[in-house]
Amino acid sequence: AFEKKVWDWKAHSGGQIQGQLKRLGCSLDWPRERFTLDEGLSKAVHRVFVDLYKDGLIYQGYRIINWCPRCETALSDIETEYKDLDGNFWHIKYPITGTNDFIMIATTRPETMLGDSAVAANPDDERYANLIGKTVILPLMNREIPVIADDYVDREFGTGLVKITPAHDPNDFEVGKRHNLPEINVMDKNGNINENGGNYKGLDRFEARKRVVEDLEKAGLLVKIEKHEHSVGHCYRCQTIIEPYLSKQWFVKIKPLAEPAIKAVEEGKIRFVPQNWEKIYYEWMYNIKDWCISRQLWWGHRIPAFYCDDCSHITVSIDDPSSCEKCGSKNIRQDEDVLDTWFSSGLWPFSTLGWPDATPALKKYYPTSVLVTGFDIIFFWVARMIMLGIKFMGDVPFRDVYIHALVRDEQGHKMSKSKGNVIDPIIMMDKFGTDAFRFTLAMFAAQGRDIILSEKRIEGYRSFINKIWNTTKFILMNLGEEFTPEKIEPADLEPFDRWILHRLNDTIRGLTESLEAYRFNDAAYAIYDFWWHEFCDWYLELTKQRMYSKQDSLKKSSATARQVLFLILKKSLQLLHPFMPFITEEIWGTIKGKDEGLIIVSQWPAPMPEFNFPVEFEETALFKELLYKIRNIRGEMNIPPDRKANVVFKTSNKKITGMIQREIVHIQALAKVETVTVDAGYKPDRTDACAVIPEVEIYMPLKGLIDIEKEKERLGKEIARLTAELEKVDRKLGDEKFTSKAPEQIIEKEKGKREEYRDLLAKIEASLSKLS
RNA sequence: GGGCGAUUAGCUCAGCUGGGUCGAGUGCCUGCUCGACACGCAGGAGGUCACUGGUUCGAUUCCAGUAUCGCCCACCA
Repeated sequence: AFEKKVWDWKAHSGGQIQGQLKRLGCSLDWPRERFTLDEGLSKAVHRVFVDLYKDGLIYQGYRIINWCPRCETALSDIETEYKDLDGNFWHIKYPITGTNDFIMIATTRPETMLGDSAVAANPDDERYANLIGKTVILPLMNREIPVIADDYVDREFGTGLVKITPAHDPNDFEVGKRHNLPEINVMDKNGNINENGGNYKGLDRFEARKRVVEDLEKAGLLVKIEKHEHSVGHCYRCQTIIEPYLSKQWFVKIKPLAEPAIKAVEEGKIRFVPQNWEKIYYEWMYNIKDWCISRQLWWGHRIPAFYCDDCSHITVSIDDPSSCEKCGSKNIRQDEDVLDTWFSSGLWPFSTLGWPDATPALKKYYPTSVLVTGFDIIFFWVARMIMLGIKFMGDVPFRDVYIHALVRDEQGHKMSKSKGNVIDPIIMMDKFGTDAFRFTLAMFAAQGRDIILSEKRIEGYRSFINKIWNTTKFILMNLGEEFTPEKIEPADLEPFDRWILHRLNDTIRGLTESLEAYRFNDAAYAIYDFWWHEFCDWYLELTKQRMYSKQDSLKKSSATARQVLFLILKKSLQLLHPFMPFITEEIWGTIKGKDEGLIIVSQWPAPMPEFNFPVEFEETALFKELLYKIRNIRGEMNIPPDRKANVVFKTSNKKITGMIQREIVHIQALAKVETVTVDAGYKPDRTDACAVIPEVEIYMPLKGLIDIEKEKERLGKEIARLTAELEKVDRKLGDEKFTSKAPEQIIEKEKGKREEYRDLLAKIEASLSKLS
């Protein structure tokens, strides 16, 4: 595998593999030449480095890095794992020069005292005010070091005095810079004490710690040892305690790049979805620090900087130089370090399109439309792409940044390889199927919320696949051998055909809008609900009477139903395809026409203007309401299915009457009733079960079958509900503040509700009183 | 220490810019071998929308505070 071309993208793993090999005892002298990088990308990377260097945006400087002495590599902040450890807090006496007095400092890393170059106190701390400017003798090393004053010191913590070791602590490094203190590095890159550590030279850092403590004790300078829990950085690869280590690195001056990148988001050239990530982006960009781009790894893009051994000049160029550009000497060597992987990854939006060449692809696709990514990478990658894109292309690299959810474990923790709390998608897919798993993720993908996966829900959506399969089976079964899809004439459509086509249009519209707004859970739910609870629960059932009928007069209507079923199936499969690619492609393969290709490349459904039927949509809502009421009576009254009941609708509304009479067959079938009558002057019997909706009273004569107590209970429940609602409305309308301040239409709406509730309540109460 | 987010049915979660009886899936109860599907059908129970204030005619929705949980960042001599 090592022989193979190493992609830039794999550079992340470089450090991991390096650490792994080291632990296995492999030689670290792996020939870099064995790894090759994509030439085009290398060219782009060098070009960017050189341009930034010439603009004065790349410089060399020192900083304290987190160093793993075992992997011999620097660790970035995310590669460092902090753990709370029980450590010691050693209190040590430093003699004050020329006196017999001491000051006391406390440290958790006594071995670093070998590199101390000062002791610091807070300038406002009276206890030590008289010491400032004096010197103390650094024990063991017998070096004289100054006592300085610096705000960084916390008076409350420890003894209020801090030893300053600029080469081994980032804060001390800053203090050292402020006070021009020498930076004394006392360790080598393996964590052993070097020649600056006097007698301790050659000792491992922890061995040295032991010896230092012993020697201090012998000298009577160790005052006490306290237990002290503190957080210690560990290498995420090998779990070795990291060592803050002074080193020379290349940096990118970031402010000039960050400013236009902030502006691009402020001006809306780039949009974060969900929007709240913008804030986090700003937060980071405003506080951004210069970017250290040197990495002590083996592979990746080597820094194109060459040091001249003769004149010390640094030659930076796109193509490897053979001599120093200043003195012409051939004694030059390239910087050993490689570039941070994000340096090259940040070029992705344009380097992949052929930049720096002006390729047609670059012209066509830059800027890109959308970047989909996790929030944990906004800073590392997204921000860098924006900065470098603007700098080198003069325009943003993408318009929308969709930040997707993270799947977390049951405790809500982020999954990670090292923690081992990973939910393996392969196992989930084996268990429930890939489509069910994918669909569930979509259903969970509400914006701005992470996902705690629930297997029960995957299981639930797996049932949906079964439903899809059976829907298809039913439709294919009923289409017959000789079926050919035809253009549907709106004039041939029956009311329920119109209703379902209208609903299909709604679904196409809503789902498409949801996708465009990155509301994936809404989109997935739209097709789920349409398919199962409208198409299957209602439309399919409503076609059976027509299709199973032997009557010649229904032949045409039956043929229309088949056309509609087929159309809905096809369009629904397309709508579902992004969420369930496999089953939809499979079914598509069996139903598609000869000239049609795969579903994945088919045209996304668009609303069909000839199929908008608001009238039938309203009618069907009423139809469903009537059926709910009848079924409710049957269910609540425990009327056995073999007991065919009758139903009487009492209404004087002509439209409703017409609708009911037209749909008698369907009411009979779906509500399992024998006779259906509409009678505006119906006088209900005492033993009729009753339900009401606006403008219609529904009666089921039950004769000996009625359980009076049960019916009383049922009506009582309905009365309680309506009474509560009516009270709420009455209270609102009785409130002068509401009637004077609320908008007219809201008041009208409430008044309408009041009338309706009063009417329904009166009718039910009448029925109830008849029972008593 | 700083910042962000969450708290809605037994469980896992929706609920967009304030105004319907707050909805899914699962679980629970009742009844169904009715010619696609029991991974199903029909009906039902179950919510003081964490708590306390505020804004408003009106708050699950907006604001502030409290509590609990989670995430990110920083610090820990």
